[in-house]
Amino acid sequence: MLMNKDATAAQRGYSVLVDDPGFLLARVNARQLSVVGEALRPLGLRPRSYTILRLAATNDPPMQRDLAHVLELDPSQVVTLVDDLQRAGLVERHQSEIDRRSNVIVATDLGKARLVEAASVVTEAHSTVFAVLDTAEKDALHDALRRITLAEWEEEE
Amino acid sequence: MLMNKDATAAQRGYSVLVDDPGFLLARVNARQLSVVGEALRPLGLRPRSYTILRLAATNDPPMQRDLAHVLELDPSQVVTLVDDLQRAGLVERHQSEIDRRSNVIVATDLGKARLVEAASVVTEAHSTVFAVLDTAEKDALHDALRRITLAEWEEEE
DNA sequence: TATTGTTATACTCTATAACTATA
DNA sequence: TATAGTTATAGAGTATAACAATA
Repeated sequence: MLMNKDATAAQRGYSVLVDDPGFLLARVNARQLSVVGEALRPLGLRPRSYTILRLAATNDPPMQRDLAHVLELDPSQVVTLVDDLQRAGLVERHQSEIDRRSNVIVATDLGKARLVEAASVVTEAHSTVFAVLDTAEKDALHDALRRITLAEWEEEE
Repeated sequence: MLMNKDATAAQRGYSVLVDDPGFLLARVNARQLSVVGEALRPLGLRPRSYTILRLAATNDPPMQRDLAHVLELDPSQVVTLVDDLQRAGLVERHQSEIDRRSNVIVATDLGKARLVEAASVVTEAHSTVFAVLDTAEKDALHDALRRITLAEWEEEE
């Protein structure tokens, strides 16, 4: 059907895009990155530094090599991200005891405190992005994404 | 080579990441972009040019301004994308009859033929990415992403 | 000889401002 | 005055190669 120029995106021919799961995935992810990034900015974090901080605050903190692997980044990019977190006093580089080439990235107390705030605003950002879904649908979406990712990780070996 | 001296990603502390829908969304999208991009490369297309070509092949072909809007790109970026498609003979710029400033982007016959091939390889790429989901789960995922996107589009007005 | 982290560099993508031709 | 398309440019992000220290 032909529409005037004020027709909405959904009403116009853009319906072909809505049939493309790849387009939708890219679109929703862009929105998520934007909303989460905006929420984290006042805390001096970005989506990636937030992820690194989360890992650094666990009982089994990662080495830089691990970060490059899970974030699918080049090791040289991890250097910059860890530099920024370290400069902000949120993480420290500890030389590994078993391999002196390796840095273990551990969160400081300040980093752990910051992480608590960050996790809160990120959760709120997610609920904004997924607001149109009910709880069961949110869980199903989360579960589907998790299984795709886990399957991919298992393939790597 | 990826040896087994370390536990797998899923077995280690990375489980905290798997609880983050934003991380998973970014991860799955990166994988999708990579697989789709690889599949489209032999056809001289990239994910974004493919989207533009799809819209250009509809009965209600878009103006560049529309492309910038749905792809959430700056108009200046659309110029380059349309330039490439036009140079490849897949689309043409037609001056709008109602506003001579505007270009309507329409697919050529070659473009429509290329689109048929492209749609095929993209569909196959998607089934690779979503392989771990059964049909009902794929549909549910697609539906959730569609509703999030449509809701966002409706908010814009 | 291979790997971890690092530096340097080039390339791509994105964001911004200014210009033109139309409206 | 405002808008569609274009151009130019600077910034962020990404990819690649080389290097030192260590294994």
